[in-house]
Formats: sequence, C-alpha cells, structure tokens
Amino acid sequence: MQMCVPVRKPGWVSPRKLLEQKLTHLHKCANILHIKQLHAQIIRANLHLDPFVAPKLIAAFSLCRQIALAVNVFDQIPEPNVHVFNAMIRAHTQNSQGPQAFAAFFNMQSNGVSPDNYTYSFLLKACSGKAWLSVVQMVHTHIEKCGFCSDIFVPNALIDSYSKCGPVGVFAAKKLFLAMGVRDVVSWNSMVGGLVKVGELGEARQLFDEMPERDLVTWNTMLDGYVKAGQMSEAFEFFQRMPERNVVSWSTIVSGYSRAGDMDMARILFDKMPVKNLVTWTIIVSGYAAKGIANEANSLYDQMEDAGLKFDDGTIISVLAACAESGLLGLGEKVHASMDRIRYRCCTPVSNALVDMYAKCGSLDKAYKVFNGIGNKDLVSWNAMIHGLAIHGHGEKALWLFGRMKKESFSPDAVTFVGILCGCAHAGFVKEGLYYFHSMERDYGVVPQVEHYGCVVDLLGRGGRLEEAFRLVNSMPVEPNPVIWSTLLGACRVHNAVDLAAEVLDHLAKLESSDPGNFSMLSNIYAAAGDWESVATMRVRMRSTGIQKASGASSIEVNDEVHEFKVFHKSHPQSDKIYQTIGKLNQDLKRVEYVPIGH
DNA sequence: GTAGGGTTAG
Repeated sequence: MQMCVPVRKPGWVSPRKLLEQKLTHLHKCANILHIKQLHAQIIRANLHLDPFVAPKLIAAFSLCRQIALAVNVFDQIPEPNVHVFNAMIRAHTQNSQGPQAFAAFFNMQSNGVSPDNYTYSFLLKACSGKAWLSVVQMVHTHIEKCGFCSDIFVPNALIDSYSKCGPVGVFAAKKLFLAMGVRDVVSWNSMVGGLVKVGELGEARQLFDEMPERDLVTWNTMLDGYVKAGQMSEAFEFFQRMPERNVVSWSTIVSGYSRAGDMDMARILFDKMPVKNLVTWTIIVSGYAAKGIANEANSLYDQMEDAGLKFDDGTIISVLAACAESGLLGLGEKVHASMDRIRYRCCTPVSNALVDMYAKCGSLDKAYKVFNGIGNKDLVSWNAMIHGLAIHGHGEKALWLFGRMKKESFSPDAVTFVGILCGCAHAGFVKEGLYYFHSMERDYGVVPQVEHYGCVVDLLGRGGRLEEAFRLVNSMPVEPNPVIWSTLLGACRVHNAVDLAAEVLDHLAKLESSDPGNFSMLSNIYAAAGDWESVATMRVRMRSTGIQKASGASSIEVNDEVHEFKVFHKSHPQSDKIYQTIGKLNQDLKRVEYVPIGH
C-alpha cells in the first residue's frame, strides 16, 4: 500500500508563510532594494491589497523617502481602511509634506472612514511652526468632539504641536496641560520643552523641579534650554549634575559651546564623549566651519567620512550654512563633491543651502547653476539667489530675477524685499529702491519691518541723502535698533557729516553703550574733518568707559589656507605685493574716473 | 509618542 501523505522535512515552511514572516518587520526596513524585492513578491502573492500588508509597505517606502512609491501603493487600494489612511498620513508627515497629510485626512473623511487616536497623533506631527497654530486649534476642536482625549497619547501630541507654534501656542499648551486629569512623564516633558522653546526658562525650571519623576529626556530638554539661552555656565553645572548622560546630552553641551564660539571647550568635550553619532559630528564640523577655522573643519569632515558615517540633509544644510557664514568655499565645495559622488538626491532645502553657500562665498556662477537645476524651487530658493546677487552689487540682475520670480507666480515675502532693497542700495539705485519700498505694502501686502527700514536708510545714506535718512529713522513706526543707527553713522562717515554723526552716536550710546566700533567710527569722522580736539575727547571718553576697539579683520581662504588682513597691517608674507596691487587698482580706478559714492 | 545638528534677512 502506498502512502499518499506528502513527505515534508521537519521545519518546512510554506512559501506564503515564509513571505509573511519576512513581512513582519517590513515597516522598519530602510533598505530600498530589499523593499522593492519584497514588493514584487507581495504582488505575486496577491498580498498588496491586504489591509495588514499595505500599511507596512507604505511605511517602508516612507522611511526611504520614496513618498511617490508609497502613494502608488495607496492608490491601488480600492477601499482603504483606517490603518491604510493612517499609514499614508504618517508617510506624508515623515516626508515633510504637511499639506498632503491633511489632504489624506480630508480624503479619509469624505470616504466615510472614521479617524482614530492614531490618526490625530500622526496628523498633529505635521503641524509645527507658527503658521500652523490655527490648524492645531482646528484639530484640537475635532478631537474634543470625538472624545479621544481619554488616550494620553492624544493630549500629549497636542501639547507637543501647540508648543511648536510660538508663544500663543505654548499658552494654549499650558491650558491643556493644567486641565489634564492624568499626566505621564511625556506630558511633562513636552510642556517643559514648549516653555524652553519660547525662552521661558524660569517657568520651565519650575516645572522641572515640580515633576514627580524625571527621565533622561527631561534632563536633556532642560539642558537644551540653558544652551539655547546661551547660559553656558548654568548649562555646564546642570550637565555635571545629571544622573546619567547619553549621546544627546553630550551633543547638546558640545553644541552649546560651539554656538558660543568656544571651540576649545567644545573640542575637549567632543573628544571626551564616549559615543559619537552623525549629529555630534555635524555639530563639531559646523562649529569650526562657522568660525572659519578651515583646517579643523576640513580634517574633522574627512574623519567623519572615513568613519563611514553617511551624511543626511541635516548635516549638509548645517555644514553649508556654516561655510556660508564664514566664507569657507573650499569645504562647501568638498561637501558638494561628496554629494555628487554618491549621487545624493537633493531636496529643495539642501539645494537652497548650496545656492546660499556659493552666493555668500562669491561664486555667483555656481550658485546660479545650482539654482537653475532646482526642479521644485520654493520661495527660499528665489530669495537666496536674489540676495546673493544683491550683496555682490548685481542690483540689475537681482531685479530681473525678481521679475522672473513673479512671472512664475511666486509672491514675494518680507525676506524677498530685504534682498531687493539691499540690491538697490549696493548698486546705487536710489529711485528704484524707494519705489520698491513704497510698493511692498501697497502692492504685495508685506508690511515693512525694521530690516527694510535699515535697507532704506542704507540706500539713502549711500546716496548722500542723509537728512532724509535721518528723518526716516525718526519717523519710522518700528523702534530703530542699533543696526539702523550704525548704518546711518556709516553713511555720515562716508559723507563727512560731522554734526549729524555726533547726534546719531548719542542715540546709539543710549541703546548699546559697549560697542566700540561706533565710537571709533565717530572718532574717525572727526579725524577726517580735521577736528583733532574732538578726536582727543572721544578717545578719553572711550578710555574712561573701558571701551576698546578690537581691530576688524577680513579673511579669505585660498587652497585650504586662511589669510587674514587687518587695516594697515603688514603681517602677511606677501604684504608688499598686496599693497602694490592695491596701489595699481587705485590708479586704474582713477584712470577710469571712478569716484566712490560721496567723494 | 517626548530630547541633540537643519536653507533665505545689516
């Protein structure tokens, strides 16, 4: 007799079971090739419409920043359930597509699918920034109507979202926090975080002291509060008192010293920390780069790459911004080259950072090349390019680009007009500048801020229209800040307006008594006018108030080496040659009858 | 689910 029972080895698993096992952790998989392989198997097994598999697939594609593929999976599902919608909302949120997350939410409602507590936590994550306040309020109302506040995740997410919406949001968060019947450590942490974000350090500390229990997140949040407030001695004391520390604690303290410009202390702690990750490396490289310490920034960047760390958007943006700040073109180019080498997929903010870096470092051609290559330009892209042209005196090109921007249906904002006005000021377009200044509110609804007044004061001042500039400063609806007065003082210097300069300095002295630059500027104005008695008086006044002017220096980086220059200094090895060239330039300028404005 | 680096403004 023959046996008809199939013979299978012990431990045999059917192909379908095997696939199901592989799919258990699919939503955490970050390897796109692996996901694509599994995707093919899923389709063959006809599992792609399965309500348990589809959300995982969406999550996996989202994790790899393949949002289009995630949407594709979603679109094939005829009747998505709440889990599928939730996965899609989360995918958009993770990929910084707030508006699309809300579109999915509305889509869900019009399909008659009821949201659950997860829906709201995912949706709330998409709202951060002042502009989202009213949206958070709207979601809050929804939640109260549905009664989801009984799940602590939901009010916690609300507190967190409110906290990211500026002071008004934090106020709403406080109200909610106080009304909560049950709070866990996350509720407290989110509230402390909110207070820290708006600079309410005292109140944050009070809450910290009142907390029934604290975890590492609590300590790190409070530490970040001291760091962001620039209170480094308090921060360090707090850091030392911490019951335990992790890589976040260490990174926070290193970032604090780095922001404060104390790279020695930042480096000591960086070298000492037991575990470093990508964020830590980003902080230290950006810190050195922002200070223009090219050799350290470069060598640490190389070490980071050698350590096998793969940079992300945060690293690139942070390092490029630091290069832009100090003019480290060499490192900026190196970062760009690394990106090209691995064919890094640039999102718009990363491209914008590149444009800004090249523009600020004076490589306008390269900035423009990157700018033109941005497929999805946003307002920041246009603003960065316009401003880049503006600061280098290409007023005409800046205005031309402004025209092109409007043709492509972008509405200018306050930052755009800073660029436009700055471009006009630097190019000497007084009439055009005034025209745009008057048109910004009238035609574009952009209310001039102190920065815009600053540009116009600069514009009028450079054009020699000092009285008008002075009248504007006295009549402007916003309080003039030291920057405005300094700008005016600079214009007085160019035009040798001695009396006005003295008056301006009085205003400045009331606002900031300690900036030595202003005093030495007035003293230079007196000197230029030959009023040596006043120069002497100024010097006495400066000495008696303990004011000392550190001499200003400018620097340029050539072949990984930073060359520093100070006025009248001859410390550079090629000093003679440099002064010879300057002399020749001056002669050339005279030959073409170039007259600096105001002379 | 809460914590560290992140594009445009003199």
